[in-house]
Amino acid sequence: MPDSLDPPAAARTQTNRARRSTGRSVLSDVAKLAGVSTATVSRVYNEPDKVSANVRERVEHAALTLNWFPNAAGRALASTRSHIAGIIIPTLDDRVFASQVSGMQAAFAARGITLVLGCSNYDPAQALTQVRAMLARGVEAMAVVGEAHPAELFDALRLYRVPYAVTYAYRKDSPHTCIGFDNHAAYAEITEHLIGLGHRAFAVCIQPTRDNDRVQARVAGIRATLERHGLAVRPEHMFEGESTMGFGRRSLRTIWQASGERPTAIICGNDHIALGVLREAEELGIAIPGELSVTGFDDLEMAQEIRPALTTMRVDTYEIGQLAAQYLLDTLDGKRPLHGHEVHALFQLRQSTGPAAR
Amino acid sequence: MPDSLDPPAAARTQTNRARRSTGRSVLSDVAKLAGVSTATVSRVYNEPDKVSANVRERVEHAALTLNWFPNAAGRALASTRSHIAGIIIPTLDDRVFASQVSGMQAAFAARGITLVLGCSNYDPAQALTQVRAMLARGVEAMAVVGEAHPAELFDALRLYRVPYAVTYAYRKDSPHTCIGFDNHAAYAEITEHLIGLGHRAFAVCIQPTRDNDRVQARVAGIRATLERHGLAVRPEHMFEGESTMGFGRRSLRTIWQASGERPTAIICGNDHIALGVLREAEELGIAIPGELSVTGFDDLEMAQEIRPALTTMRVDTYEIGQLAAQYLLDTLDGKRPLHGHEVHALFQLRQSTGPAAR
DNA sequence: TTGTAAGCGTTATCAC
DNA sequence: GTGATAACGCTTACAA
Repeated sequence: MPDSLDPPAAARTQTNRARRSTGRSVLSDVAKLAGVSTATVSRVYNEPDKVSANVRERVEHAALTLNWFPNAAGRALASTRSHIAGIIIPTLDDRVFASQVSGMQAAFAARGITLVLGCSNYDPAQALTQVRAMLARGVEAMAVVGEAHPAELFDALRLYRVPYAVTYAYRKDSPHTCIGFDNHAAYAEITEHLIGLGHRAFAVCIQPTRDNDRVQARVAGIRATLERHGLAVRPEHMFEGESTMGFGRRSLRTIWQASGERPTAIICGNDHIALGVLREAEELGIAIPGELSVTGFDDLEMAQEIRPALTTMRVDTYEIGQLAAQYLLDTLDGKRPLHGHEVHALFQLRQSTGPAAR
Repeated sequence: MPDSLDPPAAARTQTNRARRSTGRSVLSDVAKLAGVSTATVSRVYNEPDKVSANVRERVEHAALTLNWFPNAAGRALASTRSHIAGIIIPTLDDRVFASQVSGMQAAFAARGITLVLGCSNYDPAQALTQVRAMLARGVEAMAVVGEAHPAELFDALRLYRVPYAVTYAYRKDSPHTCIGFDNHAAYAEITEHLIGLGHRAFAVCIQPTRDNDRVQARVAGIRATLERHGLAVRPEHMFEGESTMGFGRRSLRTIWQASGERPTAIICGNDHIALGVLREAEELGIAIPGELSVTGFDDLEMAQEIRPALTTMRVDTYEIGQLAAQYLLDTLDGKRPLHGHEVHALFQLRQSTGPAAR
């Protein structure tokens, strides 16, 4: 008779136990085995010093015996803390982003936070989708590379009160917290260097500017600097393409085959492209830096090994990742950290740049 | 009086609402606004065709209005499905692993599964820690690079009935499902190639073998092949070091400075190292391949651009990632997919290898 | 096709 | 210091 009220519940419990066919145990199993309440078990893991040593020991032993550890979903639901953070990068194919992820992951892991990675493939729509998915996962903080994203992306982050940082790029008057370097200034520095060497005719081989504020800033940095000296890049010397040696090689060939005045310096969007230019120059018998100066960006190991060694700039992207994580952790801790953090790109003067040819 | 029973509950609800200070709405809010039950809202997102078009529309509209989307933790808890998969790689610094992650992520994302990444930094203990963390997160499937991991790692995976695959390495008689290529065979092929060219004295410059079954297999492949021809690498011609050009350069210098017979071929653990050897050879005035043959692995873009172009092998690691994801998805779907999948490393014959010098 | 209500595995409030 | 027990946001039998 007493049963008659229970059957459904009993059956259900049965079902659940059955569904979890494995030996997977739950917190209450541990509590039972240790002879304490569930609250106590929870305390052992969340506020250990509020539990007597004796009890703590029993619980830990029971947990070990049952091979139990807390279920993250249950935890997240009850505590309204997911212990998840997210990062959106364009692609893992570029090591500057990969190392940023490493840096963030290391810093977050040290605080028990899992980093979830999303790649946008340079597509704003994908970035938005990824952010939404992360919001659904209850990310507590987010980092996104660059600020060329749909307004909805940042709106969603604000609406859900998720602290975030824009990384890789730094702009003083950005509405976002930025942790990175000033792309505009970096390319201005490169350009000044070349102008200082007497160059007046420039070519630029750079990654696609579309949907990419970092690259846009670089181009703007070049343009503004040249303009200040009454100079400009001729449209036919402006090349946009993938980040490969192949693109660099093709661009230089095109430039050299064209009639008209040749540039005496080529500013490249990164080392891959610059390495391609250097390679093609060798093929075409162009003297570097005698006849042509070339600059890169990123400072790959090959940049200092190739002959002539490549003049380029170096940025510590692993550090950017760590700083971003630190900023976000501080924010979560309720500290009011500085608004953003500028990292500096360091100029590496090598042999691929020299005085302009006559 | 009636109140006297309720206050706690009422206060609690109050507290909870307060805690969620933002406009963050929950499923029941949507249900209320749409004038349906919570079950129906759930169905709209999980079994859409079991809901009439009219109702579905109302719910979707309500969700949009309230800016609601399902909370993953609640979902995971109720459905006992986390929609999370994990991958453990040694490091993101190596693009072969980074692209594997990309491939997996793309394949999983297409099925609504979030990929969580863990880096072991080539440390078995860290790999184990990461796997445990992922288990706590309720990963539904896992991929781990290589099989040189603590037994507890695979035990835990089995205990929790989480389907997994070992990636990057493939070994026919492995106890695990492998998706990758045969490192032993690949290096046997390289070695055969050189032997076929008449080489009899070899040097090897390779990554650390410790805790790394892939590298161990490569060395074993070289050794077994040489042995079959009655040959062996002299201990003083066996170098282990980081995966950099610098290591390649230093190794060659050491070899060339030593007294005693010089090798006529150097087998490198990857292209970075080989590129360093090539660079140092240039510096030392060693003719490649006249005086010395050099091989790499991975086929970086630079391998075909450098002069002489580097003989190496190419593996599609993005594909490995995709295949691994597919295998895991099939397993989750209850299909019984083939046991593992072998991908092939493709030999790229270029100019850095040639007939052995007299 | 839709609603009711129990339960997923934790944490957190309150009382003891 | 410890225990009861109600949430947390969702899914899913089962009933209607």
